[in-house]
Formats: sequence, structure tokens, C-alpha cells
Amino acid sequence: MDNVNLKKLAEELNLAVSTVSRALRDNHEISQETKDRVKALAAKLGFQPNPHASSLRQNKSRTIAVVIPEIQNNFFSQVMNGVEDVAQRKGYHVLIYLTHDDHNREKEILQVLRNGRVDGLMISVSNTTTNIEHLEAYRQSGMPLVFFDRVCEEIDVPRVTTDDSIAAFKATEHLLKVGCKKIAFLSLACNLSISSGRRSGYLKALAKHGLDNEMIIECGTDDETNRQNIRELLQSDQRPDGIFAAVEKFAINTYEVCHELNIAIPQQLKLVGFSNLSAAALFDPPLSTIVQPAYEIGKEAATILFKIVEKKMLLPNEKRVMIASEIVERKSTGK
Amino acid sequence: MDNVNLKKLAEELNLAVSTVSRALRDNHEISQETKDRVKALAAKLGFQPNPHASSLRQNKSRTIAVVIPEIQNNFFSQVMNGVEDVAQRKGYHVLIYLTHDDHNREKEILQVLRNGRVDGLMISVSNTTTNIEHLEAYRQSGMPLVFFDRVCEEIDVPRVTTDDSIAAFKATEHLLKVGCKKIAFLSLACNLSISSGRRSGYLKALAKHGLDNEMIIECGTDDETNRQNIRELLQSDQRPDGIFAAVEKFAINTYEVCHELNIAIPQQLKLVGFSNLSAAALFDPPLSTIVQPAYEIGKEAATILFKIVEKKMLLPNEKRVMIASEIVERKSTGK
DNA sequence: CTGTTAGCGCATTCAC
DNA sequence: GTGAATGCGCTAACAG
Repeated sequence: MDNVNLKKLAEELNLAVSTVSRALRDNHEISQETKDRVKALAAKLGFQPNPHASSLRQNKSRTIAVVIPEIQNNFFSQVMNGVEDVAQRKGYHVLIYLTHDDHNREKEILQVLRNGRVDGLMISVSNTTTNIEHLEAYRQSGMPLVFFDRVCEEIDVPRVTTDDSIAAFKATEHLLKVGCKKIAFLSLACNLSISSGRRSGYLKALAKHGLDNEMIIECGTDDETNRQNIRELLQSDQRPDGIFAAVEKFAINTYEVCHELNIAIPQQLKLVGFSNLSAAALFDPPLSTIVQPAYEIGKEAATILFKIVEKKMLLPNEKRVMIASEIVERKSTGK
Repeated sequence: MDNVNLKKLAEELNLAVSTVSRALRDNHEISQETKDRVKALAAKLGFQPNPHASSLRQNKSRTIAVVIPEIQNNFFSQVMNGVEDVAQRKGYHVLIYLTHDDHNREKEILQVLRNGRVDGLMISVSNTTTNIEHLEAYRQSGMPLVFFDRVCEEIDVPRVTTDDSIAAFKATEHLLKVGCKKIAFLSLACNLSISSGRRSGYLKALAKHGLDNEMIIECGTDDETNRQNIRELLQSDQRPDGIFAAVEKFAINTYEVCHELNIAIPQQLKLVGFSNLSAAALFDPPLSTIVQPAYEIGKEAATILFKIVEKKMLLPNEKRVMIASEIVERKSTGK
């Protein structure tokens, strides 16, 4: 532990502690000569101001928290990448918290963070979150808050998302264009807006093409349960000729079941899914994907959060940022 | 911002601030009755102690830092998962820093962290790290430090790694067993121990089988450069019949080049690589992998770090933990 | 331009 | 069993 502090520098230089403090922070009231002397000694002794002392004094921590369901998922790790880039550039520190899609865990984390440890928080809410009191309480405490990707509709704070509904519409329409007549949608079982947005895009596309044979399969966190659901779907006489997976995991589960049941993609079943896995191009067959702008979402959400933290005015279009996803057509849909 | 503090609680209850402080932390000198009254009010008002004040006072932050090259890599995100689990259970907070394999960035991060912001640090060093002064300086400052995966041999601190050399030996021997006669090794270009460990395992396996036709190709961060190197390798008359990729990225680059050049895996080229990508099983063809125990490495490294932070004695075998990797044979090596 | 003083919120002496 | 007083290291208000 470095125990060189302002006091020590001040003694060494025969100056007051406050002068040293000001000199180091380039206060305009301090003479250049003094600044130089102070900075030289500080550099020589490797002085680093104690962050707890200044956080306590200034009531800000230069730290933000990122709360996400999981990190072992390309989307969220790319988001973190974007957040970290912005934070690093601005000299902020980033605390990371994983909820594992557990509402109670999420609640505890937000509870603990309501005490000045961080200057602000960005969150992608857990899919088990039904009660939103903890989010509302956080917002009411006046702490800067930004939602990204999995937002909470009921709470009016800035949000950064992708165009879930439009992207889902395009994906479904793509399946229709390559000849699918019966398309199943593997939905994320929760009441989040990304879930309903993707579902509504799917339904809209069917409606536009005069179809009313929607098949919505609710999937969740457990791989084996998902595979079982998909297995039943593909073995029924209602077997679809196309599947649209609302999240990456479900597309992978579908591949697994198809390999197991010897169902040929794309001949017997066409498949498209949301996914940020770059290796999707190497799959057998290459997977058509909807790629979310994950890095940009993280970057944008962090940028907005810092603006709020620093009490800068938000532009009107920064309150609800939507960044388009991109559909990449590959062989799993017959390309 | 919650501005309920000890003072407010004390006034409300007609107690001294110190009594309230003690009651909340279950000091044995306080009567049960007082404790109950204090805790009840604290809960009612949602009191959360100011972390900066207590960190300043106690000179510890209940926070650790994790410094990694990148997060968008399954290995490191699984490590983070392990770290976060342990931290959460112990009530610690986790700061994350990405170096992007930039030595200067790594140096700056360590510099900034030498001031009490964190109680300890775990790091997987950047592959551009040649000068280790910043690591040595950190160690010398007495701050708890643990290396994982990419360790720095010259510095004597606890480390958690996998058995790189043995795993590489097994992978190479596996290629030999399935009939390869000329095996190239795609090496991570740096002077890190994981690099030399994996290389030595490769060389040992060749030596054991009486081969001296080693081919070591240095690869790096840039995909296009890597692909170019691999392209040249596969188009030369020295073309190998097996490739062993030291890191996931290089295996992916190899797939890309093989698709481009219409080289059939495993018929014309057998391939195995270090990788923690679960979707490797879905590749065309499924990729044989060496899977590192990433979650366990994170968990173990964090556990050891907390032990040091809390000044518990380390068992002798905790100073150098090695957790075995597992080889998963799939079709890319002819399974 | 620089010094003196006060206080952020908490934990820890030392009194009684 | 409880209270009063001190100081962690820093910044800011107020002198001069």
C-alpha cells in the first residue's frame, strides 16, 4: 500500500496541503512554478490520490455499474467491450454484476448500489423480473440509470435498444421468401419488451402474407428443456418447415436436435436466429443470423449514462436510442 | 442519492452515532434491545452505509480488480463468471479492465490501481508485455496479486493455470494417432509461458514419435494477417496434414482459409485447437478442441485472492494451482 | 497566489 | 452498555 499522501507531499515541499491538492488538479490560482515543483515530486514518489477520500468528499466515485444477466454470451460480452472502451477513455471505472436471470439477485444488487458506490448504473433486466419495484426505487432515488436491450417499459429512463420488432419482421419475411409455409417462433418466456417486440414482428410478417398459422414455443434457460420442446415440435405432425429463434441459445438447441433427429437444414427445415456469434458462419450449415449492434449498444448506453452523470443535457433523440440490427443470410435458410 | 446516514439514525433514536455503528455491526457490547431498535429503523429507512467512508476509515474497499486482455472470448468470459460467483458470495465487488493486449494500457491500469481503490488484483497478462516493471512494482507495493492463465514467470506470486504443456502434448499426439505425419503448430507470438508451454508440449510429442519436422507459424491479433500466414502454409509444397492451433482464434482462421481454398477437413487436413466455444460441436466439421477449465480457473484464482486479502494462510498447493484441460475429439480430427 | 479551517460518513479509541 | 472525541485523506469555503 502506497502511503504517500497530500500531507507528505506538503511537508516535503513546505506548502499547505490545500496548495498541493490544487496544484495537482491544475487549479488556475496556483503559480506555474509551484505546480511544476508539486507535480515533479508527486511523479517521483508515485503519488496516487486516495479514491475513497475524494469520493467521500466530492460525493462521486468516477465508477459506474453494469448489471447484466450473464457474461458468457456474445451479445453481452460485446456490450461490455463497448462500455469499457468509453469508460476507459473518460477515466471511469466499471463494476460488473451478473444476475443469472434471477430477479432476487437483481434486486439485491440494486439495493446495495443505492449508496454512492457508483455514480450511475446501466442494466439489462433479468427475464424473471416481474416486480419492478427495485428498479422504480432506484430511479426515484435520483441515481442516473440507463436501460439497454432488455428494458423495462414501465419506467421512464433513457434506453438503448435494437429494432427488435423490425428485425424479427425481416427475419420472418426472409423465411417466407425462401419458401417456408409454416414457421415456428422460439420465444423467450418472459414479459420483457424484447420478447414481445420480437414476437410482434413475427406475427406482423405472418399477417402481411395472409398467414394465421402461428406457432409460438416458449423456451427458457435450461438447454435440456428447450431441446425437449423442440424435439416435440419437430416430431409432431404439425412440424414446421421454418424456425425463427428469438435468442442465440435456442438456435443452437435447434441445431442439436436436428443433428440428433437427422433433420436436414435447410432442405427439411430452414432456420434463422438472433445471434452475435461470429463463428455462426462456420456452422453446419452456416447459420443465418440477425446480428445486433452489441458493441454500439454498449458504447451508446455508456455515453448517455456519462452525460447524465455529468449533468449534461440529453438531446431528445438520446432518450430512446434504437440501433438497427442486421440480417445475415446464410445456408441455413437456403442461401 | 440516499442521504440517510448514521447521524440521522442516531438522532432519530436518541443514541450516539458510535452506538448505532456498533449495533449495526453486531458488536457484542451492545444490548440486544438496542440492536433490534437500530436495525429496525435502518431497515425501515433503507439505510446503506457509505462505502467510501468506511473504505477510507478501514483502508479496505471490499473490491477486487480483474485485468484481462479481452472479454469477447469465451475463455475470459467464463473466467469472469467464476470470479463473479465467488465475489458475490463473499460480498465483494468486481472491477473489470480490458487491456486489448496493449502493454501500455496494462501499465496504466496497474498504475491507477496502486492507491487503495481495490483490495487486490487478478490479471492475465497481455501478450505484448515484455517489460514487467509495472507488475513487479505492483507486487512490491504489497498489494495482493494473483496471476491466472497468462502468467508472468519471473514474478513470484500465486498463479492458477491449466496444464498447457501436457494438453498440447496430448493434442499433438492425438493428431499423430489419427495418422498425421506433418503437423504445423499455430503459435501465439509472444514470450508468455502459455505460449512456450504449448509449444514445448507440441515439440515433446513430435520428439517422442521420432519426428523432427516441426513447423511453427507465429500468429497474432489480426485475423487477416493470420489467414494470410495460414494460406501460405497450406499452399506451399510443405503443406502439413495436421494443424494444431494454440488459441481458438487461429482454429477459426484455419476453417476460414480451408473453406476458401476448398481443403477438406479432416480428409486433407486434420485440425485441433484450444477452444472454449461450446458451439464448436456444430462446426462443419465439428472441431476437436482442448477445453480449458475456465470457470474453475476464475473461481480458484478469486478464492486464492480473497484468502490473501483476508490474510489467511495459503496452503502450499495454492501457490501454484494447475487445473487440467480436457481434449474433446470430434470430426475435424477424423473421429 | 497561498494558508487555515472545516467536514464528507464512518469506525475506533478512550472515557464513564 | 453507551457516549464523546478523533482522524482516515481529501476538497472547498473563506481568509488574507
